[in-house]
Amino acid sequence: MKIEVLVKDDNREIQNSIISKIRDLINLKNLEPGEKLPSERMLSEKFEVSRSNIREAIQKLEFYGLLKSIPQSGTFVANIGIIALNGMIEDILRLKSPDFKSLVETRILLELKTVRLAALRRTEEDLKQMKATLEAYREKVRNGQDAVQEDLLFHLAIAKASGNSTMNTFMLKITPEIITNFAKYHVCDKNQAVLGIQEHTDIYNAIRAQDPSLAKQMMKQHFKELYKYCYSV
Amino acid sequence: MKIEVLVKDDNREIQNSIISKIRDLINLKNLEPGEKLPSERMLSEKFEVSRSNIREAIQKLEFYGLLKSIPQSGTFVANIGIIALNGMIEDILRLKSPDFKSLVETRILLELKTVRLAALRRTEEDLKQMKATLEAYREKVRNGQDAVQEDLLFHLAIAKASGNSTMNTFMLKITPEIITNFAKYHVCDKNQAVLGIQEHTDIYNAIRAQDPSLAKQMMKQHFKELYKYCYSV
DNA sequence: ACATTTTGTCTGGTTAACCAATTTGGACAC
DNA sequence: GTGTCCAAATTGGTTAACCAGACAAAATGT
Repeated sequence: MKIEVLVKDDNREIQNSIISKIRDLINLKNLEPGEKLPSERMLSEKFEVSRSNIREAIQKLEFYGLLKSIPQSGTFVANIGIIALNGMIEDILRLKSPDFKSLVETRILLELKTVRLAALRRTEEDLKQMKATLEAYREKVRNGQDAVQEDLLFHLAIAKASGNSTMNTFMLKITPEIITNFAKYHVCDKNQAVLGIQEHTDIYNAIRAQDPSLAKQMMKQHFKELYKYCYSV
Repeated sequence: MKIEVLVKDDNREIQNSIISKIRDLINLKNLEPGEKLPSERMLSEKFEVSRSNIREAIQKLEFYGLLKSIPQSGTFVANIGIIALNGMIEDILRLKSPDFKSLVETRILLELKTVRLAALRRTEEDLKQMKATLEAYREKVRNGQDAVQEDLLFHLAIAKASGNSTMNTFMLKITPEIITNFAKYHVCDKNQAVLGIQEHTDIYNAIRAQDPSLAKQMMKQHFKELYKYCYSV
């Protein structure tokens, strides 16, 4: 356990120092947006680190949309201006890894929106998939089995039906961490599971009936316990 | 331009096929959560692709919390259960790249929340940073210069002050794409910039006064035009 | 029989060499 | 002077070989 953390932190430190150096380089050389960064080889030599490390750092900055790597051509600075670039890199360097509370808080926010959008935009195909996950959930609970996974898949189906790919991506990103933490802190119990069947069904029916505000209300009800838990920690 | 798209699609296709194969492998071998995946070398040999491709695919699944690579040990299946795993991989494979509308929609949702949280939780340090970005914005607009970057940095400062690292990460992720698209579609003009000074100041004051609902209201006002634009496309 | 050390075989991480595609710069024909 | 074309240099991507650390089983000493 200790080792894992150490290694991660090490990587993070190296990466962050490389990112800082890249930022300094851009500032020093006054690289305008769209201009080409020195080649990966050049950078690895200049910073005295391996090219893999350079690539990792570039990939991270590419993830946040600050750089753009094009094969057989070079790595380019995004077209967002030098000031925004500096500000964002600063933020990225200082970014903390998310805590449980922030995850739950964000999940609730996202889901109250996706359920509303799903009610407005769901297709017949979406309904079919949601119904399938709902049935799977019901079956598991009826047999007294743990149904956290099915619960989760139902919520992901809603995110998909919302038709908003950004929110869908975000939900996919935070869901496993939520699950893991739920299991760790024993948030769910049997009572909630049985109660969950009715709540899920209510949400599903509201989405099918294309009633966004009812859907949102049902989701809010569904989150009632979680909400209290989140704000009591 | 054409080449860039092609390359990206190629990579995506290879990656997705590898992810599918990994999923099949997990299902076929009935790998329980926490169990070890075959080594990267083994996988690259079995699937007849390079180890780099395997690593990329693993990194993607690691990003979504489905796998966990530990140095000098192996790659492990996350502890979320086989059903959730299959469902999530399915979703990841079918995930579309986000469109502009979904970005704006998500941004508005996030910011209406972060501004509220910022009003509740902001520290003096947060206020200082927000004031700095606000001044920079005001100065640029006063000189008739383009101030999109400063605008953005003010909003990022709010996200930071919200104290929610998950939302902060998400804001960082979507902001550059928003900016790029704004520039492309010429969403902002001079009038909005001048109007923006007052609106930003109002938001800042509400956060300083720790008035969450006023802060949210001011942000809503700030997004009025954007909102209309978003839902008219 | 037990505890300790050794040793052999994993792992993911790192590196350097190689590849195909692209860009570039100048030689050369007009 | 101008346009065209080809070879050389440069690019990010790919590969294969190597590394230090982790782990487990076997060997060894008590």
